[in-house]
Amino acid sequence: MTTDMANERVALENTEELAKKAAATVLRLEAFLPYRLYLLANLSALALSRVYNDQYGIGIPEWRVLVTLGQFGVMTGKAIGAHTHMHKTKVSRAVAELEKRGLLARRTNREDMRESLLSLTPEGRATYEELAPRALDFARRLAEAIDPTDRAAFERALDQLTKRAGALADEAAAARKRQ
Amino acid sequence: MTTDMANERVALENTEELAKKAAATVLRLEAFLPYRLYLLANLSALALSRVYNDQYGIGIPEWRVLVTLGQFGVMTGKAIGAHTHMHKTKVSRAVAELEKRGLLARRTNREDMRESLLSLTPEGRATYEELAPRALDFARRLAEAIDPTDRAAFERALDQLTKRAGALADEAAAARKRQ
DNA sequence: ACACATTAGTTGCACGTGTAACTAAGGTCA
DNA sequence: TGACCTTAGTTACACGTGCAACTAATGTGT
Repeated sequence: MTTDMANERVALENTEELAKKAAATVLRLEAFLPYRLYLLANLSALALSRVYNDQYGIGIPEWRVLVTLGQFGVMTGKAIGAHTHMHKTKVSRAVAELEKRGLLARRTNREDMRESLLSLTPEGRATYEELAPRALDFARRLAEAIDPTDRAAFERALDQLTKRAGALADEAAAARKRQ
Repeated sequence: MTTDMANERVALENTEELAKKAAATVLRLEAFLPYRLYLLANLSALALSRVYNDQYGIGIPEWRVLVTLGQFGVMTGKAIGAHTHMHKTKVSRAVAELEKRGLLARRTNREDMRESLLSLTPEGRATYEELAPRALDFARRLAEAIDPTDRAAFERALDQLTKRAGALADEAAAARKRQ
C-alpha cells in the first residue's frame, strides 16, 4: 500500500511536471500567434490579389502606390514609403512600373530638385476608381466573417497587437544594432 | 432667391452624393483590413526573427520545419508541407539546409521509397528545446498587448477570418483556373 | 505483365526584394 | 563661398522563392 501510494504520488508529480513543462515548451505551430497572423495575412493577400492582379497584372507594391496616390493626390516617393511602410527601393520600382504603364506621372519639385511629385494620370485615376470599390467590397466580405459582437474587440486587439509588434520589432532592431 | 435655393439644393445633393460615393470608394490603406493584417504579421515576424535568426541564423522555413518535427517527431516532407502550409520546394530546401547543419536526419521509408522519414538529430532536438520556450515567451509578450476582456473575441475573429480568407482564396484560385 | 497515371521530392529558371553603394541635390557651419 | 553632412531616389548584387519541368518510385487498369 505504501509503495502504491508512493508510486501514485510520483506519478502525479510526474504528470504535473510534464504538464507544466508541456505548457512551457511544447510549441504547436497552428496555435502559435505569429504563425496564425502570417497565415491569415497571406490568405487574405492571395484572395485580394484576384482584384488587382488577375485583370490588371498589378503587383502589391504597385497596388499600394496606386491606392495611396488615389487617396492623397500628389506625394513624393518618400511620403509614399512612409505611408505604406515600404522600402524606398520598392517604392522606386513600383513608381517606375506604374509610370511605364501610363498610370502615374512625375514632375520634379522646383523647390527641391531631389524629389519628384507623383500623381495619377487620368488613366491611373480611372484604374483606381475601378479597383478601389472592388477592394473595399472584398474587405467587407472578409470582415463579415467576424461575429458582429466580436468586431469592436477585434479592432482594438488588432491595433494593440500592431503597436506591440512594432515596439518588439524596434527592440529587436536595437538589439541587433548594439552587437 | 429661387436660384439661391436651387443652388443650395444642388450643393446638398452634391455633398450627399459625394459622401455616399466616398463611403463606397475612398480606400484608406491604413484602415484597409488586408493591409493591416499584412502589416501586423510582418512586424510580428520581424520581431520574432530575433529569437531564431540572430543567434542561430535560421530562416523562417527552417524554423517551421524544426518546430514541426519538434512537435511530431517523425514526418515526411509532404506532411510537413501540409502542416506548415509551405510549398514542397520550400520544405525540400529547408530540410536540406537543416540536414547540412546536422540538425535533421532522414532515412528512406522502406514501405515507400519515394519518401524520406525526417526527424531531428540530438543537436536538432537541443536547438528546438532551446528555441521553443523563447518563441513561446515572445508570443506571450505579444498577446499580452490585447486587453484580457478582448482575448476570446479576438481568438474567435482570428479563426473566422482565416477560414473566410481561405475560402475566398480558393474561390479566387478556382476563378483563375476557369479562364 | 505492361502501359499509363499519379505522387514524393529535387532542380533549373525567372523574378521580386532587401542591402549596400551610388548619384544628385540641399542643408549647415565656418 | 567652400568643405562636409544629410537626404531623395536609383542601381548593382545576392538571395529566397514560386513555377514548371524533371526523376524515381508507386498505384491502376486491362
